[in-house]
Amino acid sequence: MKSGMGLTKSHSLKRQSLPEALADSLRERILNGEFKPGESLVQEALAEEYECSRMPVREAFRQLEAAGLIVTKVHKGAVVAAMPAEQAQELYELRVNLESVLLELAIPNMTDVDLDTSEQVLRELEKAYEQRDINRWGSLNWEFHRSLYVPANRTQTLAIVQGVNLQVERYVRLQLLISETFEAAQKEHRALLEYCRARNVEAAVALLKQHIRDAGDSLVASLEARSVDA
Amino acid sequence: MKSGMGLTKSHSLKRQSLPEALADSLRERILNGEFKPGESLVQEALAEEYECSRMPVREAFRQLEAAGLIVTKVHKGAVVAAMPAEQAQELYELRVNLESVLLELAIPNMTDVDLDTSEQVLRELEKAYEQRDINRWGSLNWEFHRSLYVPANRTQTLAIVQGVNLQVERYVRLQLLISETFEAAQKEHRALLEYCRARNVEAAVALLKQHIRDAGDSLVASLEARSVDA
DNA sequence: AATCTGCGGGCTGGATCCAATAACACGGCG
DNA sequence: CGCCGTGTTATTGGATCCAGCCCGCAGATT
Repeated sequence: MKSGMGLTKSHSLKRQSLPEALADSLRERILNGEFKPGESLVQEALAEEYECSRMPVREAFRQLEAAGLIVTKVHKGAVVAAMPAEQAQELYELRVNLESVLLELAIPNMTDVDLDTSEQVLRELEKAYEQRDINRWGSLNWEFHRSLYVPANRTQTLAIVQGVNLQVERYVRLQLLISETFEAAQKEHRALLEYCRARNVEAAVALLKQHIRDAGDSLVASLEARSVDA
Repeated sequence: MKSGMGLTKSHSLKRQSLPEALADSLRERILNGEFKPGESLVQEALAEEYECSRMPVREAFRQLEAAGLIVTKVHKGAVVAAMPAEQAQELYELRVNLESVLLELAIPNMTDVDLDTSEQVLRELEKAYEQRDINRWGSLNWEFHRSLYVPANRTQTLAIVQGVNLQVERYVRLQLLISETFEAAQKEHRALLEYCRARNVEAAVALLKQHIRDAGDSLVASLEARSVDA
């Protein structure tokens, strides 16, 4: 079970280098909660697990560090980054700001194809919701948001927003199970897409802001609660 | 002249790892224009120049790639990233958005010490301006802006803004020599600091927005002109 | 009994070595 | 004369090897 986890060398189109593939896999495992905040990642162990040398692991670490998912100290190795409530708050404010702009710019540019793509993702998202498949829901959630922003044609901004989303996503996943915002968010997604179809920028952006703020508030509350009993 | 460039092993407090130091040095050289867009960076050559093996260079590349300063392709190496005018435009709009928010949050939090620090940097900046020391002016320019945003206590946002600034800075430097916006920007810096001292958020933010927009427009125009005759 | 110290294991950081790939040039062929 | 195929070379990607640093443990000294 442990060897080759998630790398699926079989259908590898070799579209990406090994360090990138490793980074993807490790990122997913961090988001899944398999590696918890504070836990240290040992190069040797991971190298053996993925059946490669330590070098690709090291390069993958650099990537994850740049994304803020791990922190490394010289001669002390890498640990999964923790996220204080304060930081989560800031990241959610960033999301409100940046994603509002993206959506506002995107809506006038949306083609029917774009809308259909979003619809497709939303269907998958609803399916994952019904099946309570948290991990799949988490990644599709971002995929849905992303699909709405792509028509804005703001690749740099989108990349930054993606980074922010990935950074907070693992906490979102942990918290989804016990949160009623989960259900609300699910409904809001559908409404959001409808506003986009209607080209109602005002309503769509307002809903998006509320959507992100609710998620942020809920997450911050959860983080603060956790930090108290810890 | 070429060996050990900028690493200054002498006073090294070893506060940072070798790859980080390399990344810093390479970043500076890219910003200086020593490595031009499209130019390819060869691991072996740099390794020899810095008198180390290729491995630290490789790790430094990962960092620079994450910052968007270079792009790497598998088995094809690293080249300095180009920046189409369109991309510059987007990054400047990002700056306007994010830096406005930062300044607005920062001003109410500024202490006298903060203001003195900014004043100090501004003095250095003015000195660099008089001496027409472009590289120093470039790095101090960001340092000044940064000093104004620090009191906002938004470390994540600040890190992102720093990344954006570094990405556009090398074009700014190239263009400063021939641009009259250079002089205007210099004066605006002083005015900006005075507005901050007066706690005049409205005026400060408005000026900052104009300041960044002017710089952006000027840069975009210059990039478009360049792309035409190329 | 507690703390300081010296030693050893485990891990990271860096160097070197080998394999794989892509650009390039030369030569053969149409 | 031009185009395509092949071989060579330069350069990257990955593996292995070696040195150096943390940290924990044990023993000694106060």
